Amino acid sequence: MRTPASGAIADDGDALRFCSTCAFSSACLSQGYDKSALAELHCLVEHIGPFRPGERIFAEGDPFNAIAAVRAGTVKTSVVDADGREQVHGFFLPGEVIGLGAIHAERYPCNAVALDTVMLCRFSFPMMATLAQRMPGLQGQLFRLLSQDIGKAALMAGDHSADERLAAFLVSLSRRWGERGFSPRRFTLAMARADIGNYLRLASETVSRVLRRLQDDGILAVHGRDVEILDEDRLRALARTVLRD
Amino acid sequence: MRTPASGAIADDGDALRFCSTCAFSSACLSQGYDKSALAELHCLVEHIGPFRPGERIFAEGDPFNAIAAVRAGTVKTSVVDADGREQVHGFFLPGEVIGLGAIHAERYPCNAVALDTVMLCRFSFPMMATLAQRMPGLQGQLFRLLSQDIGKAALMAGDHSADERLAAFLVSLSRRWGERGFSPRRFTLAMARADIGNYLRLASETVSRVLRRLQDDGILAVHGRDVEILDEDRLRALARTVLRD
DNA sequence: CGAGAGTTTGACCGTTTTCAATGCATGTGG
DNA sequence: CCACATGCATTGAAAACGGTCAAACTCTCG
Repeated sequence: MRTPASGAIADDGDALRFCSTCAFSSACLSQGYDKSALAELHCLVEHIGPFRPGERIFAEGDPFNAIAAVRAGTVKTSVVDADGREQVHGFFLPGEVIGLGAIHAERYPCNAVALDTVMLCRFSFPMMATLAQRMPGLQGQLFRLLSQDIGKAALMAGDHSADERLAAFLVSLSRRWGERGFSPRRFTLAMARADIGNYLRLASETVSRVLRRLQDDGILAVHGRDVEILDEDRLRALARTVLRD
Repeated sequence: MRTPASGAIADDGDALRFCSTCAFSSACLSQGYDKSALAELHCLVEHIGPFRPGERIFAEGDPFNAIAAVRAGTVKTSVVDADGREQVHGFFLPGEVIGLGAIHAERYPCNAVALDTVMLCRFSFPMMATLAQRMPGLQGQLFRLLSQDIGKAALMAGDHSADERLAAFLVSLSRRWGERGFSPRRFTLAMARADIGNYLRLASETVSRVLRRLQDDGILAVHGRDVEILDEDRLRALARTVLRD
């Protein structure tokens, strides 16, 4: 991370590689800002973790003070409804930001748990907002991140068949892993079938069945949680109505 | 609007009454700011409309330059998928803000149409962001608005029965009209059954049937688009799992 | 090797959709 | 003023998709 004034980040081996794919990269790595502002941004980053699989990162109702970028691993966010049923809101890969929904009420609106071993970059939000007053680029980046999340939530809200939603889910994961330098062809699902189903509003049995069908059709190869995309075109074709591109 | 420097707003008869229920009220009406900043905020507000029922306000893909608060009427936002099917994203009542999802890509991600006669307060977003650099309260208000919209989208994304979703929809409208000084008991739906169904992922026929059932149970009185809530407790009970409160 | 969680598969069932027809306003032109 | 068209809402009957229940299977981990 380009010799920041603070040593807190420089001593991290893969900092630069991670940071270049992080949602804050343009803010953190920007060349254009005055040195002192950039140093301040780096100062308010705190590396936390590792969180173990199943470990809670924050809980619904916790007072909000920070957003965090996922550094490694996968985070699941969810809420629990009046009847005690879980409702999965999303999965966050390295470089993606959690906690943005908490700004409004100054409380986290959902639970966040680590699905595997998770590392985070924690940013104090009040400090970040103050800094954004002096860094127009940082303010813009925050506006964009928030705006982007509005659209993300709307994506899976649509009315589509089980096949279409699951295909869209896999295409989305494939792209996101690909953008981060991992293979978009082969990846491992960090979450259980039940979590996927819950997120997509399907029974876990339906997830199994659709996965089987896609495998029988030669579109996927599935071994437990390892997925290989064999026919990207047909998978995209299925996902088309959901992802709209 | 408290004798602003610009005459553009002062000449509007119900400005104060509207503004006090608008999402920007704390920013527009705030006492604490220095006068010049407040005057500048008022300068970048532009009153537009009226839009006629069915008239388009912005279209998906249009270059983004402004967000807008609904001043009067109801706005529907929607996208059209690859197969040409409409997908309703939301309905916006007076005081609510449209266009927030456009910041990210600098293009509107959806279509917005007037459902009845609509008036808007248009805010140039670039100018607003610049002003927010000097007005921490305005920056915070924008962050909160954006953050709030993330949660809104997640609400209707859940997996619930037709009765629960429709009940939640009605409770939500009731609250929102109530917060704006209208009756939370009786109100008129600005949108067609097909739009409600599309928004809730139900066939319009199902909307009719559920409405009928709620009426037969003495929970509602429905006459075309006029709705009267007869048993708020039971309606809320139905909506409980969706709205989680 | 056994325990237990997670996954897969099958059979059946129920809610919601689809298709189709009818009803009900509103508006227009003859 | 009436006949008719049009758009929206309602209602009924049948079909489908996905859910639920139950059992077998697989994998990992102590």
